[in-house]
Amino acid sequence: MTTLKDVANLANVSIATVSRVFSESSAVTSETRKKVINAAEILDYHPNALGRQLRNLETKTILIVVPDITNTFFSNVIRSIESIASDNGFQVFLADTKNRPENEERVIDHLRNKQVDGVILLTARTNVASLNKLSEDYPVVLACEYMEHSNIPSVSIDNISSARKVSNHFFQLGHKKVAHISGPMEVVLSRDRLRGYKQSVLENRQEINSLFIQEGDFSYESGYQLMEKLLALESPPSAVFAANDEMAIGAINAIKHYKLRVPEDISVAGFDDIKMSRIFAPPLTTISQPALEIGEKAMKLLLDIMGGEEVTKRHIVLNDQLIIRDSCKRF
Amino acid sequence: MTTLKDVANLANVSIATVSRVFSESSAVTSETRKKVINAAEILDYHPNALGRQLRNLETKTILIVVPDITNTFFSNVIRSIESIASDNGFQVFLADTKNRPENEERVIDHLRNKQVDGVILLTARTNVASLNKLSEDYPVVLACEYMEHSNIPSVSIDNISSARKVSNHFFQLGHKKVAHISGPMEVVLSRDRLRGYKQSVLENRQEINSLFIQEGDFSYESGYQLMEKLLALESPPSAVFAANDEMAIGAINAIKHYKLRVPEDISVAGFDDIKMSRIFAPPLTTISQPALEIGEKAMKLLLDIMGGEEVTKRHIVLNDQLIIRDSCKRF
DNA sequence: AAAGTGTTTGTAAACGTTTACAAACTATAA
DNA sequence: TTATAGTTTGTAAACGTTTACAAACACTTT
Repeated sequence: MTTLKDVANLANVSIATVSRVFSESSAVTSETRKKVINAAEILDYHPNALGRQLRNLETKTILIVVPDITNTFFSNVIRSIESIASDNGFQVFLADTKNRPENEERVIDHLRNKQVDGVILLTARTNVASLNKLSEDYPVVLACEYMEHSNIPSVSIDNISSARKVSNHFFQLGHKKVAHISGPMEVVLSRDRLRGYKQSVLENRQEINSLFIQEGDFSYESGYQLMEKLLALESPPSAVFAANDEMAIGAINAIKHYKLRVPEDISVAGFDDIKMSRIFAPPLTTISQPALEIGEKAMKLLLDIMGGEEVTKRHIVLNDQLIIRDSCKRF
Repeated sequence: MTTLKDVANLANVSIATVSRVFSESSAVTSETRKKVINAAEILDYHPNALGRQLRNLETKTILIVVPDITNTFFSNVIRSIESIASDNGFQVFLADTKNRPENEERVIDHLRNKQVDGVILLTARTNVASLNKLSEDYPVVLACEYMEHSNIPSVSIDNISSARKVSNHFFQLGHKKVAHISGPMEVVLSRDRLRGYKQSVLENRQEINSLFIQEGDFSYESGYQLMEKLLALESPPSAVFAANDEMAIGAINAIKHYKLRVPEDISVAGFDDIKMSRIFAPPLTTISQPALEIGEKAMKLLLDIMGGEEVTKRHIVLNDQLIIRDSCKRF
C-alpha cells in the first residue's frame, strides 16, 4: 500500500505537504503540487479514508437502515436522502434488517463504533428506551416511522388520519362492511393505521367487527391468506383496506382466485402507492406518501443535528394524498 | 467520546489490558476483566472501529454495488451474499448507482480508500480497462454480470443460452413472428440476450427483422412504449421476448391497453423471475436465475480472494431455468 | 543593507486502536 | 530458600492521516 510517506519521499517533500495537496486544506505552490501529483500518479496513491477519518473524528458517511430492501416503497425515500447527502459531501451506505429487530440493533452499532456520523432509520422496532438513549448520544432521525413517547426526531405522515381517510372513502361509496388487513402489531405504523380504520368505522356509525380485522405482516402472501379468511366468513366484507399495497395486491389475487371481481364484487384499497399499484390490474386506490419530501426533510434534519444545531422542530408531519384509481366501486 | 484510555484510567489498568478485554485477543484474569467491563459500563464505552481498522489494516466490511435498488431481482442475491458474509464475520454495506456509470466509479473508490476490504458488483458499466486494473489491485467479484475480454472473477448464468431458450420456446409453440425488447446495448447482459434471441431466430429458419428488435432500458415504461411501437407495425409480432420482467409487464399492459389479450392474441415472456412475475395477471413465463446460489458463490469467491488464495476457477456459470407460466400460448 | 510582511514548507503531535516485547507477578519444583 | 516456568500485565511503537506551530524563504519597503 502506498501512503503519504511514499509519495513524500518520491516527491522530495514532507508528508504535510502531500497531505495539503490532497486535502486541499491550504496553499501549495503549483510547482510543488505538480511534483506531488506526479509522484502520486506514479505510485498510484489513494488517500486512506480510515487514517483521515480517525484523525478528523468524522466519517462524512451516513447509514440508512431499511427494514426490507424488497419493498420498493422505500426506494424513493432512499434516493432523495442520497441526493441531499451527496450535495452536502456525505457518503451513504445502506443496511437491510430484513424486518428483524436484532439486525436493527446490530446495525445501529455502526453509529456507536463511529463508522458513520449519523443514521436515518426507516424502521424502528427496537425498544423505545434504548432508541431514546441512542438518540441522545448520536445523530438519529426516523423517517416514515416515529416512536410514541419519544423525542427522537422524525419525519412522517399522520398514519392515523390517512387510514381514516381510506376507510371513510369506502363508507362514502356506500359500503357498510369494511374490513382491514393490518400490518404487524409490533410496529407503530400498523397500530396507527388500525386506529384510523377503527375511528372511521365508529364515525360512520358501524360496529367494530373483530372478524373484519386481520393481522398480516406486510407481505403479499399474508394479504392473500387473510383475504381467503375474510372470504370464508359467513358474511364477508364488501370492501377491504390493506395496510400496504403489497398485501392489497395479495388480497386482490385471492379474490380473483375465487372467481370474484375487483372492484365489482369487492373493493380493495392499499397504502404506500408503490409503483406496482399503478401497474397492477385493477390499478389500486391507495395513499401516496410524499416519499421524496420525507427523504429530503429527514436528511436535512440529520444534517442539522450532525452540525450540532439545536433542532426545535423535532417532529415533521407531511401531507399524504388519497389516490383514487379503479380498485374501489360504489356499493 | 470515551476511549480505551478513559476506561484504563477508571479501571486502573493499562490501555493494553482494556484492549485485550475487548478484542478477546489474549488472556486476562477474570478479576481484571471484571474491573474493565465494569469501568466500560460506567463510561458507556464502545470500541472505535476506525482505530481498530486502521491498526489492523482491514475493515471486515464488504460493499455490494447495486445498479438499481428498485429492481427486486437483486434482493435475493443481496440477501444470500449478506448471509454468507455475516457467517464469516463481515459487515455488508450497500450502494445504489441508479444505473449511472459515474456513480459506479465513485462507489468503487471506497475500495481504493480502504473503507471496505472487497466489493461485489451487480453492475459493470465502467470500462473494461479500469475495472481490470481495479481487480488486479483489490478484491472484486462480479455477480449476475461479467465482462468480456477480462479476467475479473464472476458468477452468472449463460445469458446467451437462456435467451435462446426463451425464444426457442416461442418457436416451438408455433410462433413465427417473434420480437425482442432488449435492454440497453451498453450492458453485456443485454447484448448477450439479444445474441441468444438472434441465434434462435436463425436456428428456426426465420429472418432477423430489425423492426422486431427494440432497445429498451429495463424499465416498465420502456417496455410499454416499445410494445406500442411493435403493435403499430404493419405486421406485428405474435410473440414478444422482453429482456427482463419489468419490461415484459410493461409490454403486457400496452397490449391490454389496445384491447388485446395475453396470451390469446400475443404471447409475452420475460427474464429474471422477479416476484411480480408470479403475481401479475397473467403470470409470466420467464427465466429464473438462481439468485441465492449466485450470491452465495460470489461471496465465497470474494472471501477466497480476500483471504489471498489463488483462485483458479474465476468464472462460475450457473444453470438457469425456463419457468413456464400463462403468458405464452400455442400460435 | 536591514527590517518587515506574507507565503510556503517542515516538524511533530495527535486521533483510537493492537501487539511485540519486556517486566512483573504466581506457582511449582528442586 | 532459590530456580524455573507459566501467566498476566505494562510500555511503547506502530497504522495513515491532519494541523498547530515554527522555520524558511521570497518579496517589499525603509
